[in-house]
Parts: sequence; structure tokens; C-alpha cells
Amino acid sequence: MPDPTSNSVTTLSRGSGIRQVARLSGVSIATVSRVFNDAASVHPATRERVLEHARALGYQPSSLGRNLVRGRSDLLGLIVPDVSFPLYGEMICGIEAVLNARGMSILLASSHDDTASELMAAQHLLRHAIAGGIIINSRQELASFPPRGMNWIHVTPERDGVPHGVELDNEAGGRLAAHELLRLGRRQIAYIGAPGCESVHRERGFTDELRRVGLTSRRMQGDYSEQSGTWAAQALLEDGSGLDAVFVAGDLMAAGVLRALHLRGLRVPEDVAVVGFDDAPLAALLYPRLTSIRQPARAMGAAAAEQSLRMMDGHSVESVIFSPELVRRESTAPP
Amino acid sequence: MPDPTSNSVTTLSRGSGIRQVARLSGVSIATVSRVFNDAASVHPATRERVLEHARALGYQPSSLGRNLVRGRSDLLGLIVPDVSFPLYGEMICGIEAVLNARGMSILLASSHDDTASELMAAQHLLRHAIAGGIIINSRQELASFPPRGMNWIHVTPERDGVPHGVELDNEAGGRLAAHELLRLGRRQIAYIGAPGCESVHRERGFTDELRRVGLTSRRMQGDYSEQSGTWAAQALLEDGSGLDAVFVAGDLMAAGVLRALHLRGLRVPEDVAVVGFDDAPLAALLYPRLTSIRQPARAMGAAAAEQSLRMMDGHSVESVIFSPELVRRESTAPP
DNA sequence: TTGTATGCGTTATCAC
DNA sequence: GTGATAACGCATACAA
Repeated sequence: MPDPTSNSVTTLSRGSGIRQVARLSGVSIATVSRVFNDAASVHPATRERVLEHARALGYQPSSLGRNLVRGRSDLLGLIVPDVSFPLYGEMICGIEAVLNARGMSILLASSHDDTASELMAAQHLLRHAIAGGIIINSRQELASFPPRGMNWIHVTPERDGVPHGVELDNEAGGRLAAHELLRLGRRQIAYIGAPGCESVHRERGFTDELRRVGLTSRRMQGDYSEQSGTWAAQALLEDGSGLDAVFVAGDLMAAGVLRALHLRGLRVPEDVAVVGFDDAPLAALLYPRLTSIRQPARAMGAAAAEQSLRMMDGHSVESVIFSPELVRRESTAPP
Repeated sequence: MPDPTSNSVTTLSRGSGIRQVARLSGVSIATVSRVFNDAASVHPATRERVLEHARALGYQPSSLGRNLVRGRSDLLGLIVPDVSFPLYGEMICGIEAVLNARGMSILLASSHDDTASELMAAQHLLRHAIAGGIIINSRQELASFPPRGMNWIHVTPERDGVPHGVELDNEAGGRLAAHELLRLGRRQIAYIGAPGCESVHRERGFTDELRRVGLTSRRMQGDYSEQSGTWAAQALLEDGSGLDAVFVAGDLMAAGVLRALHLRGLRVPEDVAVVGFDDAPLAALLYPRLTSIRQPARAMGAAAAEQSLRMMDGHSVESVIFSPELVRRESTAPP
């Protein structure tokens, strides 16, 4: 075996390694390792000496080496459809906060709402021996997706009846919207939905609540875009059957609805009340400020991270369900 | 030395390793490695055989091992003030797209606009032997910050006169706004700024352009929040010296300006024209839709990633300066 | 309390 | 074209 210090030049050239610290401190690398994992017993004097030399050399233990020997990295893999979507950004913040407290960080990948790239992303993350994984709004079959060899936490509406991680109680959100609109005295209410099961659940809660007082609602289908909100609202207005409130499955679409109403010369909330969904930052900036069903994205992200941490530690995890909240703003009022 | 295959159970338990593939294929691990780095000469038949067994075992080379021996990981460290800020999200998307093409991914950290946590984040990333680093809107002294041992690409307005990476030509943005407002026939123009050098540069370009036609502008100071935009606009309106256009340093503040104008019963754009800055997604959703100076965030992110890649490959990098673009919408028109 | 020695999964340098 | 084998930087079981 070659002299452990013989290649110190190489090592130095890419930052000081554990060996330089050991050599200068007059101890073995094992002791240095112990100091930095402040686990076992190290003589206070020795520890001081090592720490001092480490500081002088600017030594930091390499995560690469540490993770390799541990067989698991200190990274959490995160797959998100699109980082630039505001709600996902919030979730990421929540995740990061929890992770930082454990000295871990996020390895980021985007799925672009595409099954194939989602799968590729997952495999890529797996190669890095991530300690855990979180997938936001996966497009895959929840039951079969997690490629294998590790468990993922899903942040997504319930599907396939599979327990999976964290979700929002979308039905409760729908009920919240209906309840508020009814409370305000609205009676001719419409729902504007979008593809995906979130929308289905929101609508179910909404119509259930209306049915309790013997009301039904008309419905239109959009695609979460502003434009589709405008179109849907226009269609609703055109058949002239009367409309005094509309519940929209997303804030972006709601922005389109507000515009259509305004173009038509209708006042919000006087003539028509509007309730959005998500409470994206945007909601508070629209004119009039949009009443919306708040999805606690940051908290949901944090919860997902905590579940993932539990899973890493070998504990069992259960699905945690978040309750949405009604945020009253200017777009709703009595007629 | 123990039999290399003696610990195959351990290895298998955490996913198949290079050794199982080698053993089953009847070749040495060196050959397997060669197959997956499709570099050197491997007999086509051998390659086929190895690939087949690898697929059957679900083998993927471990990034941990690979990065360790290479002394550098395939991760790019990214420090961003706040992931949930829309413009940063766009940049991240741009960065990711470029990185994916190289099979690299993003190691994410947040600075929360705080010097101390920014430094900690950088050190944390460094421990992971990141191949490169990008810092968005660093709070540090550009000249001294990059801790040491590696070079970072900064995405930030020019400061300290240090070349650093990618930036937006904020002065040009200011000129663009002024030019448009003048072209439309506006003459009583105000600027609403905010702390930081971006705002200073935007204002400089703006006033320069006004000066060319012998005009000056009034100014107010906000802090990029909607509320501050409202206050600034109200202050502008109250001293009654006339106002027919306002250039605002950020879209969020511009939203506040629109609201203040509306509350005052002034029509936009008929009475007062408004130009924002950034062209955040929000801009197109306000009422009226906001004319704004577009900051090509996605392209800037991509450029930063490309510069970082160049740096990793040992090439020199130069600062790349992006030109903003005027996006005309409903908030501007002739008086 | 400390040192020695081994192995983590991979790449790369030599031989053959 | 292929196989040994030495690193890579670290943690840890075991010996001292």
C-alpha cells in the first residue's frame, strides 16, 4: 500500500481532503472523521486541534465520499411538473425548509406533465441514491409508478384508491365555495371545471352542497387557462338563463371569467359573484380581488418532506389530507 | 482481498451493482464500465450481452461512485433568493433545459435574500463537489463572494464593476419605456422606483431618454410590493401637478398603481398610461392588461447554464447582456 | 481514546 | 478487446 500522504498534491489541488487535516493534526483520518461526525469519543484536546487545522485548511467533509460509504445520499429527489408554476414554487419552499433543518437538500427534476420524462427523471434521481423522493402531481398510475427499490411520496389528488402521501381535500373545497355563495344569497350558480380529477372532486363537493338546498348548477369545461375561463363565461352568459354566481376550478381561469364579465358590462360582485380555486398570489391582484379557495401549498410541501423523512427513518407513513380554506375578497358579496 | 462477488447480497439489496452485471455477463467490471461510458472499444457482441443483462437486472451506474472517482459530480449548484418568485421559476426552467441535454441536474438551495444563509448554501453545495454553480441575485460582494476553489456564474445586475455572468440591460429597459411613452404623446411622466441597483439603472435610462427631448420626470420610491405601488401613485396624484403616464420598476408595483388610478376614477390608458417592468405572467392578467418591459428570464437562465458549462469545460466565460423588450398591451395608448 | 484496515461503486491505467 | 487493480474520500468494525 502506498504512503497515504504520497498523493497529497493531487488532493490538495481540488480542495483539502481529510488526509491533509489528519497529517497536520498528527492524527489518523479515522479520528478526523470522528470529529466531524461528532459521534464517538474524541479527546477534547484532539478535537480542538483537528477542528483548528480543518478551519485553517477550509476543510469540509465531502458529501460524495460520505454518501458513497453510507450507500445513501443526503439528497431528496423532487419531481415537479413545472417549476415556474406559482403553486409548485410554494410547495418547493415548504419542502426546502424542512430539509434544511436536517442538512439535506433538493435534487430537482421536471416532468413537464409528461409520462416519459417523468420516468426518466425518476431514474436519473435514483442513480444519485437519493434518500427519498417526492413527486408532485404525477401523471403515472400511482400503484405502479415508483420504479422500484424505493418509496416515493406523492403530492396529488387521490387516485386509483392508493394511499400515497399528501393531498388536498378537493371536495371540501367545493363545499366551501357552494356554502359561501348560498350564504350570500346566490341561487343561479355555475361551475367551470377542467380536465383531471381535482376538478371532478371539487365539482362533486360543490354540487352536493347545492343539492342539500335543492339547487342544481350549470357547468362548463375549461382547461385552467385564462382564455378558457373567458370562453366558458361567455357561453354561460349567452344562453341567457340567468347567472348570479360562478365557481371556477382555478384562479387563472377565474381571471378570464372576470374579464368576460367586465366585457359584458356586468359588475362583480354586484351582478355576479366569483369564487376561484388555489388562492395563487395572482388572486389578490386581480380586479376585483378574487375570493378563492386556498390550497396551503407551502404547508403541503412541508408535510410531504416530513413524510419522506419519516420514511427514510424506517417509520411508516400515512396519507395526510389538507383542508382548504375560504379566503374572502372583493369578488363575492350579497347581490 | 476477499472474493469480489462475496458481498453480492449486500449489493443486491440496494439495487444491482456493476459486479452482478459483470458476473452474469461473464466479463470484468471494467468492461461493463466501458459499455456504459461507450468510450473505448468493446466488442459489439460483448456490448450486447452486457446491455442485456444490465437491463434484466435494472442496473444503472451509480452517480455516487462515478462522481467520486471523477472528483466532480454531475450536479450544478443553484442558489436562488426564493423559488416561489415567478421570474426565478422561469430562470430555473431555462437552466434545467440546458442541463438536461448534458445529463446533469440541479442541486437547489435558497438564499432568502440573506447574506448568511447564502454563504451557508454555497458551502453546502461545494461539499457536494458540484461541477458548477449559478447564483441568482446574490447579496454578496461579487468580487469576494464565491467562497473559493470554484467559479460561479452570477445572474444579477452589474455591480462593483465585476464581470460575472449574465445580466439584463436595465438602462435599455428604461429607455424603451420612455421612448414608447413619448411616442404616444405623453409628457407628464413619473417614475416609481425601488431599492437596489436594477431600479437605479432603469431610472437612468428612462430619464436620459426624457432629457433628450427636454423633459424631466417626477419620481417616487416603492419597494416592489403592490401596496407600495398604490401609495406611490396616490402621492403622485395628490400634489396635483398633472400626470399622464407612469413607468413602474416592477409589475407587482404596477398592479398597485393600476388600482390607485382606478380608485381615483382615472382611466387607463386614456387618462394615464402605465408601463411595468419584468413582464411577469401576472402582467397579462391585470385589468387592463399591463404593457411591460420584458425580461427574458428563461433565456437568461439558459445562458447562465451554458456559461457554467463552458466554465466546467475549462473555457473562458464572458458576461452576456440581455436586451429587454417592450411588450405592448392595453395599459398604454395615445391620450 | 486512537489507529489500522476494509469497503462503498465507479473510472482509469496499465498490462496482456 | 479485455482483465487486474489502484485510486477517489470517507465511515466504521476491530484491534490496540
